[in-house]
Amino acid sequence: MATHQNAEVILFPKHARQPTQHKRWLATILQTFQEHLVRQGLNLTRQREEILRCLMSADRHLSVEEVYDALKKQDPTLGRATVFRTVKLLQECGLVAEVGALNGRSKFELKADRPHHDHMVCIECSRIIEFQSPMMERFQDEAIRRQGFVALWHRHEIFGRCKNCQRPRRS
Amino acid sequence: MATHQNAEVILFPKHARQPTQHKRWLATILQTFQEHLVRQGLNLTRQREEILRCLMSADRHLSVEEVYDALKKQDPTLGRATVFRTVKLLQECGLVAEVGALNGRSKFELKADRPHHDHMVCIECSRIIEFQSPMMERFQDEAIRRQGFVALWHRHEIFGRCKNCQRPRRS
DNA sequence: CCGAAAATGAGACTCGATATCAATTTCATA
DNA sequence: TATGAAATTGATATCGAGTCTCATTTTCGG
Ligand SMILES: [Zn+2]
Ligand SMILES: [Zn+2]
Ligand SMILES: [Zn+2]
Ligand SMILES: [Zn+2]
Repeated sequence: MATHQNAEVILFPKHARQPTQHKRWLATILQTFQEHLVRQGLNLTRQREEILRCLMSADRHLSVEEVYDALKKQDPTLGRATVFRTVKLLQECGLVAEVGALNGRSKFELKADRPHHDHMVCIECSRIIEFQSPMMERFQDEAIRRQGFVALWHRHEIFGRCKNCQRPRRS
Repeated sequence: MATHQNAEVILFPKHARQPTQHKRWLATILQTFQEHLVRQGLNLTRQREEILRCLMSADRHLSVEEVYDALKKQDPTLGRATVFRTVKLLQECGLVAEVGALNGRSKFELKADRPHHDHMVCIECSRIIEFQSPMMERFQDEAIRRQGFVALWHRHEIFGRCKNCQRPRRS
C-alpha cells in the first residue's frame, strides 16, 4: 500500500490536505470560477457556488442528476436546468471535464489543478479508475504532430473489468 | 506521398484492391456476418445485407441516420429501427465499431479485418482522421496490466482542428 | 405447401439534454 | 438606499437519439 508507483490516482484526496490547505484550495478554485464569470459579465450566484462546491467535495465522478439530487436536499428550489447550465460553464472555464460513461449519462470530474489522466471504466461495477502514463501521452503527442493536427482535448477510456469484478460470470 | 511511414490510415481503400479481390473481401465479410447470425438462430435478410453493404462501401464513418437515408432511396420501406437493430448486431459480432462523435450522434466504422487504430476528430469540419501508434498501444497495455484490469475495448479520441481547418477563426 | 419462429416497420415511448419564458435576483449607478 | 437594465433562475415544453411494442410479413425447415 505504500508503493505509490502503481497507485491509483485518488480523486480529491482531502485526507492528504491540511484543513487550512483545503480551505485555501477551495477558495482558489472558487476565485478561478468567479474570474471566468466576471470576464464574461456574469455573476457568481449562490446556486453556481453550491454546484461547484458539490463537485469539489465529491470523492468520485458525478452525473448532473447526482449533483442535482444531492443539492436538492438542502435547497429544494434548485432546478435541473441550472445544474446543466452551471456544469457547462465549469467546462468552458476548464475547471470541470466530462468523463463519458457507458449509458448515455455523462459523468463529470473536477480538473482544477489535478494532473492530466485517463480512465478505465469497469463495465460490471461502473467503477472509474484514473491512471497516468506519461509515455503514452508522449507518443500520442507525436502522432498528433505527425498529422499536422492541433489537439484541444482528448478522451481516452478503456472499458473492461476491474480487479474486483473478474470472478466467473453468472449464467 | 509515397512515404507511407506517416500515412493516414485510409478507410476502405477500394482503389487499392483489384475488383475481384474486393468482391472476395465483400463475400468473406458477408459470410462472417451470416455465420454469427446462424450461430444465434437468426437469418441474413435482405435488409441486413443491404445495411452491411452500405457500411462496407462507404468511404467514411457513417451515422445510423446516414445509413438510413442512403438506403431509404433504393428501398423506401426500410425502417429506422431495423438499421439500429442491425448495427447493434454488427457490433456484437465485431464487424462494426462505434466511433463516438461530438454531438450525441454516434458514427460507425467497419472493423472487419482492419488493424486497430484510434481517431482524431476535427471540431470544425467533423472529419475523422484514423491513426495508429503501436508505441502508444504498448504503454496503454502496460498501464492496464499495472491496474490488474481486464480490458475489453477502448476508445481513444483526440479532438481539435485538422490540417485544413487551422485558418484564423471568424469573429 | 404449413406453421412456428424470426424479422420488419410504424409509431409510441424513454430519457438526457436544451430552449423558452415569466418571475426573480443581482449589481452598477444615481 | 432606490432604480432599472441585465443576468439568473426554475417550471415547463421541446428536442432527438435510441429503444420498445406489436400487428403484420417473411423466412425456412419439415
Ligand atoms: Zn491522456
Ligand atoms: Zn468493477
Ligand atoms: Zn488504441
Ligand atoms: Zn477539419
